[in-house]
Amino acid sequence: MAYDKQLPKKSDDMSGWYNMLVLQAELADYGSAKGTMIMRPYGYAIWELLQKELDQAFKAKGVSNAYFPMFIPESLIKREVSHLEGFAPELAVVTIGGGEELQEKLIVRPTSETIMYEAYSKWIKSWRDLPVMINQWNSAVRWEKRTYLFLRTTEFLWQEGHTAHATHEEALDIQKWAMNSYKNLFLDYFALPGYIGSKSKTETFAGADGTMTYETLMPGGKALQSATSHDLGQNFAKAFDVKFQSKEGDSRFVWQTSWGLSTRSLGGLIMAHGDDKGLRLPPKLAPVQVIVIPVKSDDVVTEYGDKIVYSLKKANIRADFDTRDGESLGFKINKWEMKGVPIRLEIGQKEIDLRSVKLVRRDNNNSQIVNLEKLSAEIQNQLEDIQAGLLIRARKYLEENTHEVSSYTQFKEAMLKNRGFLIAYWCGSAECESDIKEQTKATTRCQKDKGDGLCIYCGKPAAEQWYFAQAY
RNA sequence: CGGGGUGUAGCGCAGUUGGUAGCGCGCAGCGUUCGGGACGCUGAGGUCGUCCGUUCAAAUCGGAUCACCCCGACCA
Repeated sequence: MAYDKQLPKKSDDMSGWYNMLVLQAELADYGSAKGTMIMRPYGYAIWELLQKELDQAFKAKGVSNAYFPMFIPESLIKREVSHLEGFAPELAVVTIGGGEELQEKLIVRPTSETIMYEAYSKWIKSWRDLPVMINQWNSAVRWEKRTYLFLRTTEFLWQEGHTAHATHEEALDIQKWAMNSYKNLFLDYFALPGYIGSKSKTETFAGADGTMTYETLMPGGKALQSATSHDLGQNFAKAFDVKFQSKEGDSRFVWQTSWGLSTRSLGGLIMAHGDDKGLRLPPKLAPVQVIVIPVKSDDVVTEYGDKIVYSLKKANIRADFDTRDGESLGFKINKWEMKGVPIRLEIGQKEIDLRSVKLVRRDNNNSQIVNLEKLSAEIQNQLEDIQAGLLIRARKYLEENTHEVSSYTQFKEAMLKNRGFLIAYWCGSAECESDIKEQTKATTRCQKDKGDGLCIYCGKPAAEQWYFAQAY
């Protein structure tokens, strides 16, 4: 294993820190094709933990999993015009199959609305068929010009949920429910607070009437769009002829939603909680919650460690024992600190004599001697405390870096300095929005409140407050 | 797509006026160590990104090409 290089300091060189950390902590590696990413077992295990949680929430709501093909005939994706226009620049297109030029090009899905709703139109006949609520765990491909491990890769993993309903109200409920599921996941598992609200027209998903977003704040003061939930209205229903016969007997288009969360969220997790020593994983998403490290490798210590790991696993704690030889204590400690394991237990002769372990927390480096009898219970407590502490810290950061501004001068200054989220009135015009973006790199992230004020840019009356930030 | 950079061992790099490839880390074996990135000895590992050219001779000079990384514009 290559832990030979010192990580750059997070505060000195965020992107150097981030890239090296992802590689050295063995979360991911670069794929052979440009912009692609290999998720290594340690990184994938985090994804699996979050996946399990989200999947349960979906199923509890009555959403079923299914799988749709990755190839979309070109004619299909062309049916919804604004959808096509939004995605056209970043499509991967297959033109040759089996050595022959294809009659019709195939698009590698950038998202699955079109291929799914073509099927929905066949399946949905009656109001009795509704709602249809299907999710899929898959990958999608978007040919981004500039990629970044986890945050923006050519192919990324995600889930995409797609529902069809008899009424708009029902669809809107699901759109909100999905966003709420993401919120719960981010708060309880990621320990990442964020702002939820509607996107502006220019930031709305291509083909949707409305988009809700979960916006988190990364170190360096940039916002990360972490999950989205769309109100598709009847746009796709009309393009794909998804109709049902109502109780009253007339023919109606369905109302649809789609919502997704991608591996990008892991990028946010890494960046938000990590420190100069490496990752700091929230316990609920840590593949290894407790690492047992022998101070010295001999048979007595090994036997002692095995017993401890066994008892922790029985208590449903994800524990592991680092018995790899040839690595000194200090090396092992640094390794597991970098991998972000929330708690480490050091064991040696001292601990064996006292039937105890030395417990050290990754988040604050506090250590204590804990008796074996109390170990599982103590660890459970500490894990909960670490989980809660990370959330508190992240919330504090979010709050301290969210400011209401009342003049454009203030706005520009803030964007040059600490960035973060700025709350400001905006009149809603796309011109103001794009001017602001051009001048400050900040975009509208989501709507905050209704109110009465003046547009931060043009000074005309504005009825809404918005969150602005520079985005990843 | 614009700007910058880099291609030599798994990783990071050195290689002078051209003379046939080296260092550190990592890796393998053995031994000594072991309470915050240990040490010794031995060893494995390379068509120097690719192609064309100049030359008695090219990692080194010239040309072309490909790939990747970073920074912008675009974006989950």
